[in-house]
Amino acid sequence: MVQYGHPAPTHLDASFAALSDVTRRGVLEQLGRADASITELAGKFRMTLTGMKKHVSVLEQAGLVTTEKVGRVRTCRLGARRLEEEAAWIERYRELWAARFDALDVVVDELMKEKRDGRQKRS
Amino acid sequence: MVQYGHPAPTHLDASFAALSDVTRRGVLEQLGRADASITELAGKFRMTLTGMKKHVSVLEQAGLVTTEKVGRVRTCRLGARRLEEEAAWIERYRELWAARFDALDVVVDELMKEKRDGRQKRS
DNA sequence: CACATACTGAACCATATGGTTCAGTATGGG
DNA sequence: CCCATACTGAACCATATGGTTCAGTATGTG
Repeated sequence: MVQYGHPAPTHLDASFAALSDVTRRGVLEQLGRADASITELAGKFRMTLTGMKKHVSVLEQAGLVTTEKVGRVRTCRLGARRLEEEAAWIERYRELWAARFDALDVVVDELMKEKRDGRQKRS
Repeated sequence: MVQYGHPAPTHLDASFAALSDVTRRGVLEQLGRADASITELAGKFRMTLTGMKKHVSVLEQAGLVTTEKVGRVRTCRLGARRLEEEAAWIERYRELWAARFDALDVVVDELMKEKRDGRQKRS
């Protein structure tokens, strides 16, 4: 049986995991509007500083957010990653999906044609 | 401070989580080429039937795969969800991201203009 | 019937996740 | 100096994840 070897290293695991939490998606949207401190984000999403710090760390690890500490305040802003790989993966999948169902359509067409032509198995 | 209420219910959590595993992404790509049984998938990704069954269940929960058991064999195929919501979320984010950095460009332009015009604060 | 195949479910395991509290440290303001 | 603010890190907790083994059940096949 055909088996797969090691897949190429990618950021997809980390970024999709980062995106799988509604709070973190919210943080990204928020930072898309304005930079924010940990305190501000924690306030908006009703959680402790420590909790928010963890979310920000996850986003930072995934390259989606960068932070900079000036004085007491750590300012968070959108990071360098633009979800290009992620968008590309999803787009490729959507094409696969469409192709797969187009193939099904072909099968259906074949069946319809057979029916119309009156062809049948065994007499 | 402005706080957020309950976010609208969405499939994003489940589907992004499903996509965050390299094996599950592989399964989706595989099913894009041909339907497959649990045994076939387990063989290709070098894991136990039980392990693969769990992955397939996760994908099924997320609506990305549907399965049908005929006789002993459970056949897996791509599900109804085409990652439309997911693609849309990412696309919206990418626009936010671009807008955010365009805004930064404007700031930079302003600074450049001030410098060129010789304008300075205080004297 | 006997046996192999294909899956299923329970139990287990190590680690990760999403949150908290509590006890710091560092910084800014009066 | 004193106090409030802003963050940080460790510890803890419940639950989820990604895998396994083992013991079934159900289904094909000779």
